[in-house]
Amino acid sequence: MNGADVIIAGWVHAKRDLGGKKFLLVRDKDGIIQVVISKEQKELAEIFHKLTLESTVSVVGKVRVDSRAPGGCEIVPTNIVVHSLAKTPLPLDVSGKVPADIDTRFRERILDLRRDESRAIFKILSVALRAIREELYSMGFIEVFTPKIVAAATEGGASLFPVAYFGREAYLAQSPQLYKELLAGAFERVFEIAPAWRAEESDTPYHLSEFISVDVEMAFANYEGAMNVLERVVARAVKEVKEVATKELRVLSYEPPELKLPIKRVTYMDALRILAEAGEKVDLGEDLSTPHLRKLSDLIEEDVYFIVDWPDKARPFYTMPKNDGVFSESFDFVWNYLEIASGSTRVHKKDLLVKRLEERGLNPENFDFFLKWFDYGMPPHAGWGMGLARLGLMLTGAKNVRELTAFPRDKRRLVP
RNA sequence: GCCGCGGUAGUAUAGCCCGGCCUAGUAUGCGGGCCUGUCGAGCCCGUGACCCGGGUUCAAAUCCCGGCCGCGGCGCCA
Repeated sequence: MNGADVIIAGWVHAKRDLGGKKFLLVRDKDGIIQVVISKEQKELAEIFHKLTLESTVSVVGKVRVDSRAPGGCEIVPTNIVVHSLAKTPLPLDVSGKVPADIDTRFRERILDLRRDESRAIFKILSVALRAIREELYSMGFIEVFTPKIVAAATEGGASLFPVAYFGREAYLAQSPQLYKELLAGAFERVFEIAPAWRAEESDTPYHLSEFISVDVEMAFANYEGAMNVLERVVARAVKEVKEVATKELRVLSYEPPELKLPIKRVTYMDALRILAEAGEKVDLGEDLSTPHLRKLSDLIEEDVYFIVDWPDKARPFYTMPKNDGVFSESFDFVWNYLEIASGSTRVHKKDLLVKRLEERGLNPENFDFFLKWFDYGMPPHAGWGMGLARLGLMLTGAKNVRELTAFPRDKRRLVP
């Protein structure tokens, strides 16, 4: 290595001028290397002088092993090419010496993304994404894509973003739900990793108008099978991140929770009982609020758990009810107090789907594109959907899903 | 949308409670100077800010009212 000819390219991370020696710290995706310019190198000293932080450069030179250099080696340059001179002062300190508010950071997002912590977060997310795909492939799933422009706002619930579609009413898809079910009716095991949109008022660190949803749907399975797949996928993601992204986890001073399979299943009724014993009343059939979940996670002393068998009335029409008529074959996957994924056995009988649509005040005719195929051999099936950024919170220790989103879209942010 | 907290140089903060001693302090950045090895280099000099509008007062960064913006909690949310 010592004496090797190299060309490095990157960003000016820092400059130190000690008079006789000038030190240029150049950062690329893998780290920071020191370039040393001595007094005699007049032309390079001149270039050094006019370089500003975050300018892009290529440095041609030789490697020199030197214990005085950070990391034990440095580059003695023969030439420095300036690709782009950055304006000063920077609107955000990339080196991390001076912190920035989260609002400033998203306004200056590209500079923010050059920070160590930001790069670590996206590296971890990418490692997780690959692990998720590989685990699903290994279980016989194929990756599919469903339409993101959809016809009807007929499902109720979350609000949709309208789009102008050749003079017709159309919307951005809030979920691939119905289409992934249909695809499971052809391919058995499908998954999709794609954006979804919700025009909600939600103003929290866990909601975005545009988010990446990891969706799985599998034929000839019920919610138990879906949970088994989910916990394997999440465990694989955690394992890969711990093994592959050690440097990044160190940058973030974070260790993801250990997952021991099978992950604990707590029924909705048990959750209510546990909360009641702690003096927290929840009416039967109610969804659990964030404060309730915070309390519950403290009480059951598990980082990660499933809440299963939710009241049917708290779940959408395609969810399979239990025979008791009160509960359903459904689950939420929870990390601390945050719902990361949810899923269920789906109804595969057309008459029951029609009945459930009507009970919810929805018009079955609007669902013909979906219901029609239940006349032609729809298999029993189950699946789940997971918020990728929410999983990312668990993997990185970040406090806001925006941290896991390069350019987050929320109620107020439409740029950058 | 509700509740709480906040808005001071490019960035991040101190000052506000208890108005005058603020000609607004500090860090970082930026400009200049010194220094042959720094490692968040150091030292010296300089640069740059009180969100907007109204009010109270002899006097407002500081107190009051309204607005705008932000953060957190909640709500909403297949």
